[in-house]
Amino acid sequence: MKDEAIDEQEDRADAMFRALADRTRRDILRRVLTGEHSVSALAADYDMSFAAVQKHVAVLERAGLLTKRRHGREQLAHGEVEAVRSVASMLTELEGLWRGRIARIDELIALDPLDPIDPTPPPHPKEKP
Amino acid sequence: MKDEAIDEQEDRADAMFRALADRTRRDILRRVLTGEHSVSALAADYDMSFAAVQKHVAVLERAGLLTKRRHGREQLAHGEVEAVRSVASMLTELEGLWRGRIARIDELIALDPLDPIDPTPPPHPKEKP
DNA sequence: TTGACATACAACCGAATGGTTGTATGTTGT
DNA sequence: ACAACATACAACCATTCGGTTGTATGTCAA
Repeated sequence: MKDEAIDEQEDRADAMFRALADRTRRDILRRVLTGEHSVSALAADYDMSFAAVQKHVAVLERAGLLTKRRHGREQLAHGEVEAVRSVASMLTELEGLWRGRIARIDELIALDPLDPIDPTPPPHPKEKP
Repeated sequence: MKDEAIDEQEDRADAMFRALADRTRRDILRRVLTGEHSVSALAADYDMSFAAVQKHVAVLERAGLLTKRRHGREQLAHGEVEAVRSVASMLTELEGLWRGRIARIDELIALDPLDPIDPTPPPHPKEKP
């Protein structure tokens, strides 16, 4: 994979995690995942200005977690479940790395059955006291 | 559940998502999930000061995504896979809301069989191979 | 056409973030 | 005891963030 593509992927990840790192936005996302809501319908339930909520919606939209559809003078927002899944899969990947650590330890033990100690992988030189 | 408990939960979610919303921290988390690393070992691989990396590690630690263990003069950091899983489960919950939306639409149709619409696809016909 | 509504966006402000350098404290090896 | 190392933390700075108010544009209804 090309480096710029990796950067893009990381940019997307930044945007999505950042968008999720605010409870108002998580709440909005919950609501638009259960069904379409206009921006003002969403804004009605929060103790802040319409503009503030509109900006939150824009953040979610830029992160790809939500899209909008025009309906008359309203913009109906709905959650993008595929984007949510893609975030979830990043975390699954992290879990996979952890699982791989176990496998690596097993491998080490298998390769050198004489060494009975130290589950720590060897980035650091180990001293024998 | 008590309101303060909900707030605490949301505070934790804020901290975890925010901690994940930085590519350097995600990279550090990947590394400490595959095995223990001292803070300076981690810092060696990034083009920023040691103090900056140390702060990133502190952010991950405050979010509960990483814990440290003293070993001599070093602090060995390792990833907390349970915390990663808890974030993943929040996203799974969001997905569940979306799935519930379909059920709700079905229910409406059942109540009013005259309504001919619903372009919404069923849960997901095809998964990536 | 006009007025009310829905949305978008700019300008501004205080607080938080991500980086820097510098300093303090504990640990180790000689 | 001491020099070098590993870590922590404070102070500072530029930028971003989350909120505000105000203004502009588009759409509907009468």
